[in-house]
Amino acid sequence: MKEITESYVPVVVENNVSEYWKSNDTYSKTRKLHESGQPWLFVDGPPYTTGYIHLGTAWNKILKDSIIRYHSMTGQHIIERAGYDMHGLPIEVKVEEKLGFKNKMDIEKYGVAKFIEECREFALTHKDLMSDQFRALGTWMDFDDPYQTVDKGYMEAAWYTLKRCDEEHMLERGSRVVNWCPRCGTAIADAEVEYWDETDPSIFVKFPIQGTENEYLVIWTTTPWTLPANVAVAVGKDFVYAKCRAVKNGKTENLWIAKDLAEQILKYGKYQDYSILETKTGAELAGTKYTSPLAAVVPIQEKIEHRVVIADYVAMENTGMVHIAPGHGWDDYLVGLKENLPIFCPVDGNGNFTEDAGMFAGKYVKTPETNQEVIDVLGDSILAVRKITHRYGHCWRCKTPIIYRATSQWFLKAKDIREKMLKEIAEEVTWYPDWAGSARFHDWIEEARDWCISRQRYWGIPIPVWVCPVCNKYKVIGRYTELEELSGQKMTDPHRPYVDDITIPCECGGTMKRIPDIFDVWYDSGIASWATLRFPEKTEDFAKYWPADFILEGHDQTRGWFYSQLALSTIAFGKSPYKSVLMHGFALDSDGKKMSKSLGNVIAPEDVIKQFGVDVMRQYILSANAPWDDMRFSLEGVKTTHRMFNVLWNVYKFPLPYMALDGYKPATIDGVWDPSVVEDHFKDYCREDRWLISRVNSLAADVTKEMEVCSLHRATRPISTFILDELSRWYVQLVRPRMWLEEESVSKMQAYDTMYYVLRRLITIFAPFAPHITESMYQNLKCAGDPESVHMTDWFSGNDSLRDTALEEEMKIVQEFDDAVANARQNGKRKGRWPVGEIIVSTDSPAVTNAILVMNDMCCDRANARSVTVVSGIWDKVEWSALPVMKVIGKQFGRDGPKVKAFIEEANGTTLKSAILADGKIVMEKDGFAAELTEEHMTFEEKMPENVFSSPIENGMVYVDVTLTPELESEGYAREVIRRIQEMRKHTGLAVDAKIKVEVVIDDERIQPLVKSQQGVIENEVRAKCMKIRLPADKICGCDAIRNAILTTDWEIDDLKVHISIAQAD
RNA sequence: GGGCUCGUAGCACAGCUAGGUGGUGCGCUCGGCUGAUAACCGAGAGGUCAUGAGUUCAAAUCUCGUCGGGCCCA
Repeated sequence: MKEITESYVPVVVENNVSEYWKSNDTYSKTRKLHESGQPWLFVDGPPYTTGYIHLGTAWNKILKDSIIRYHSMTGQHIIERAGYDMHGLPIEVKVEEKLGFKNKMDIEKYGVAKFIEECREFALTHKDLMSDQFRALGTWMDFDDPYQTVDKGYMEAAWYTLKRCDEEHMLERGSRVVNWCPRCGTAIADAEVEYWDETDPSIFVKFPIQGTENEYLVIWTTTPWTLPANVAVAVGKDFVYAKCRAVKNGKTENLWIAKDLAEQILKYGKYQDYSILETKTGAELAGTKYTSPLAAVVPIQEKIEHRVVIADYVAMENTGMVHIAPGHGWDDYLVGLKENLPIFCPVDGNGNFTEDAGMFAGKYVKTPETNQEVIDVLGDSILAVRKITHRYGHCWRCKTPIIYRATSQWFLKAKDIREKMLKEIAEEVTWYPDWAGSARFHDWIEEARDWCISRQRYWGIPIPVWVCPVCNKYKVIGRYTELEELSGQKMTDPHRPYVDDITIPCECGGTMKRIPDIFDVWYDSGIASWATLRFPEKTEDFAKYWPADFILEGHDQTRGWFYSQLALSTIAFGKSPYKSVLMHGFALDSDGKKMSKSLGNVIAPEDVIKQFGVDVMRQYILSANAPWDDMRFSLEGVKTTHRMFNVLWNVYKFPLPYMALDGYKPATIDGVWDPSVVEDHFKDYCREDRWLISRVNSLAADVTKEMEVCSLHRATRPISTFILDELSRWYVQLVRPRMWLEEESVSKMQAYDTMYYVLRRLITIFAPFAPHITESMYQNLKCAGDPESVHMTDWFSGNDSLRDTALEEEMKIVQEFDDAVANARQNGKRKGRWPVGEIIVSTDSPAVTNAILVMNDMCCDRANARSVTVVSGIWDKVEWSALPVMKVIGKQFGRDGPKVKAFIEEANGTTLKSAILADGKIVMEKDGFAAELTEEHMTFEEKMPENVFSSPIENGMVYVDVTLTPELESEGYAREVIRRIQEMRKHTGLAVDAKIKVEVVIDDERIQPLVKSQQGVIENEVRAKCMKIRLPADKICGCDAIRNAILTTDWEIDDLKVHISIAQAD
């Protein structure tokens, strides 16, 4: 152990520690250390390789790292790898931007192979950037060999899994309406749709009813461009519709509109008058045939038999009649299936109308112009055109408004396994917090739809399905070797376009080609729990370790990774891939708003680290709130945490010079620290030592308990409290005089042993959260044979035999007493430096009495009092007033409670108190109500005599008599002088043990002799070889303190002028 | 619009399961301490417990509604 002179500079401490870890390969050694332990598989939720981490990502990794470090220290064999999600549209979009591409045609022209290589390059370099940032957080995960979704082996796991899905008959090819991004030219998942407000036309259109003159159904839509695909109109079965005879500019029309909505709609249409001719329910209206007003310009519309159908989702709003285009909406599609309507979608993958759309062919659908053109063509068929602002979906990567298209896609039949998934998460998975699983995830799964896993893009895992164009048979390939055998071709890279060239001969004589689709990226990460174990390439680890013991992600992953993993695992392996899940919140700014670049409220983790260090940020983030609540990040909070670290550093620094001076060595066996010496002699230690040892053992037990339930906030907060309140503010203050003892003493050695023991225990339980500062302290404190890193030491969960709860209670009382004295002194304007004569503690509590008595010396010391005395019951110098205890009164007297309350408040407190003390009760009577009251019905507050100041403790009252006597006064002044001389010593930079000469000139004839009477005490305290305390008129000192003064200062102690000179003694 | 969740002092959080005079830390103001010292400690001020209703003698706490934030869904 060596003395530490530097103050706490996080960057320096942390750089040294990471250098140490790096050069000693500490991370790998730590993992190896527990290889024979209980296996504990952790799967890292792979961040997407954007290249930059934000506060939320940092929080995520910090939680993971702390939990992993904890489990490692408890001796478990940690199996983990960092992971990265590296395929998908976001990267494609970035590369497209870089290359200036507008759509898929540009990619095809550029060459898919070249494009893929650009994507790969982007993913790999950004992955490395992120690994550096994660390492800077102190994260210990395998960043040298992370699992990567672009790896050949990883991709094979995706293939294998799909084959398993197919074997379970859960893979389906089908036509569905999907979210479609017309710019990216691909289906996108529900999860990839981002909603925000857009203004669209809101139009009301008249559809002529067949076989009538001048009679129309009035429908409403916000997407005029879907009208060329209209095939039906849906109505509510029980809604009442009215045939309105409406008049506008002398012309009349018969319009069908939901009865209750008609008036409003006709107002929109600027009709001057209307009357209702007849009404029909939706059920009666069903089957009505009509024609499309676009039939003339969209020829195919002529052939469609349009009719009214019933749908239960129709709402009583707008016209109560809904335009149905099964090719352009999920609900429409379902109605279409049910009613056997044609599924008609005249829009291609790039969002342009096809030839089927007649005069609109070739136009891009999602523009205001196209909408307007449809409206123009509709002409007189338009009843009204309005505007609406509503939430509209967009591609979350390129921000293009999405459209809905009926297309042929590949699906996993997730709906069919809902029950199984619900059972798994309820019975096989532990959730932190519980509602993450039982409520939130449960509700999501209950509504699970079939999962569309195909995407019409390039940078992703190619779907391993080969289809024969002749007989339409398909084959799912699970392994690369299988493909090579069946095709007779060598596969180099499983990515597009390389794999697309490989063909398989079909039984029918045709040639099977791979479908051009790739996987949804959610599928990529969904297989992480076995792909990270290199399954199926290697099977051993999978058999041994899977399913994962623990995963942890943000609450947005309910629909994301928690789900994609569960769905794939349930299909492929029939069970949940994880056994416990911690769901964490989002990092918000201090106003509770989402951090976003556009709001300019983003706090970058690296800025916080630069200023305060990563340990401080970790501890702040972990203790700020429960992991599962959203976090409002506050720099003030970080600063406060930084102060705590500074205090810890100071506490650690404090005993080292003394220990070094005395050559203190903790007890060891074979060079390994041996705490049993402390444990065995525990009973001989003095009270404060035993107390601190007990407290750190209690703390360890508490931290352990909270870690077991992932309550990291409840684990980290008590550590801060311990360091600040118990170790620094209490123990160090108490023990300081013992450390200063110059001679050999048992008491001093016990103080060293206690301090050493407590610091060792403390850094062990603090190590998972603040890995650097604890390592730095450990490196200095450890004994020769100890493990080479604090992270390789065993977790400490507290030793019950060292916990003395009675003593902890006693000390709590003394601390309370201490606070109360400080409070009372302040009320009495008597500074702590000035001794007081008498302190009285009045109490009925045997615990308080006992504590003050057994620790009377400590109480006197702390209070700077001549004596501290306990009186039982009330102190006779005090008067009282009574306060009602409503908790008891309410329960007992119910409605009469207020009368009892009033009686007590109005009575004379001192009379009440003595009556109760004498008889144990008092009988009250008020407003004709009588009752017997005892001490449980009231509490008492006191009124003070002269010169006495009081402050309450939990079970009593502390009275401080601040009356001065000449003796007390002289001691007070002496201490004032001592402290000023000490400050001068320090100011001049004198060595701690240097001798000095002093002259003190006191400009008060009454006080000068008071101080002089303490000359010996002062000389001793300030290490003065020679000292003169004089009045201004007296002769100056003969020892030259003035002429050779190194410092002379004029002080004012309250109103007293004091002139002090010091000189160095030879 | 629906599910889950959060709303307590200027700021960040406890308290809510089991109803009985609203707590802690930071900040602010005032004071103290002084060989841990570019630190540290104490006190004071500061709150219609988001809001409205209900249950109850009594609600921050239980129930229902409303408003606002977050995530997810439609």
